[in-house]
Amino acid sequence: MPSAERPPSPLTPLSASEEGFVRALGRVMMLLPRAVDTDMLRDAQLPLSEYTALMHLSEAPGGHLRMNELATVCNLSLSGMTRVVNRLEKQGFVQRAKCDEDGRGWNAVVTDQGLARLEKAWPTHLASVRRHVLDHLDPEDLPRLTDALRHIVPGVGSGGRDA
Amino acid sequence: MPSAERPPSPLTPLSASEEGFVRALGRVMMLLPRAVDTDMLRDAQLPLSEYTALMHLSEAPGGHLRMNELATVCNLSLSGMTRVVNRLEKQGFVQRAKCDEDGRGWNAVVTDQGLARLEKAWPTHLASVRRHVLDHLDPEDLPRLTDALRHIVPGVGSGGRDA
DNA sequence: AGTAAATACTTGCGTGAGCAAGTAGATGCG
DNA sequence: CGCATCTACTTGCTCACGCAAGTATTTACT
Repeated sequence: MPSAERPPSPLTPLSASEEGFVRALGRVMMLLPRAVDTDMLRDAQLPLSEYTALMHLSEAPGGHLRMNELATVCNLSLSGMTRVVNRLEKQGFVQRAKCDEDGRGWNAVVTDQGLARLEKAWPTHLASVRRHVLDHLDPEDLPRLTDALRHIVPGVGSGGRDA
Repeated sequence: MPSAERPPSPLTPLSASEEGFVRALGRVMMLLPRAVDTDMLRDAQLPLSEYTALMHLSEAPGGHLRMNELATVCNLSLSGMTRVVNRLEKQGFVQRAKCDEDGRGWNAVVTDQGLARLEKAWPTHLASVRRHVLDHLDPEDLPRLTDALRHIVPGVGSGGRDA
């Protein structure tokens, strides 16, 4: 945490560069998610939310994750995750399996069908991300940018994500 | 535009640093807007969407902007903007005024009440943005970060924003 | 063992936003 | 001058999501 440099005065007006950054970030936050989702829908018939869930499940050991964990890695509320998994389940891309060591826990498990779906969809996602984002950035800058974004930690002591 | 360096092969898999960047950005995009909105609602009783509209109107010459322009600067669809302005109008913070030089155009105009409301709310917004974002970043990095974000241009030839 | 509290997940409900279709006014063309 | 087209905005519809409340199961305390 690179704070504690200046005295705690949270109400200093934004400098010009701060202002510029906040607006640029706001623009990306408002427009980029839907742009990628639109690409996914049009070219792969798979919403970004479902793609993301499948992707994380496919990367998890055994292809399964607790609802909780899945929600966290997808940056979704638990109830939102429930619905995404419902949709995926109806399509046969995941199954729910009771958690062995905790009777109230459930695992979402990718099916082979789900993996196949993912396989079919990833080029679209990749192309979208490249076209909207990475094509416009200098690879040299990425580590620094990533580091900066990782320091932005929303939800620390403010409102919060489901119950 | 720092592209045209490598041949047009949009399907190269993501490198590790690209992957990291995309995930970090995804996290911020998913979580930050609601975090700030929650702060605004809790501490200023004014949603971020309405705050943003008032802010842009207050900065515009004459305190008015065409629905069109307002939607653009707020990064909102035109129909979404219609509803935000409806809400603001009901509260007396803006008025609609017919556009002189174009009979089908409407201006959203901030009222004095609206300006007062903005005046009351900006400290909350400022604190939220500082707490969630700027406190965690090195001011030295801001120009570079802003520049990078500005190069990310969503919606170029993909789906798009209302009709 | 038995009850109270915490946890894991789902469901009910409300809200905000985009798309598509509708309306009203402007522009162009014959 | 009249009709077709285009533009600016609004409204109908749908949907995804978060929050709060509900259910089931585990943990903690006595």
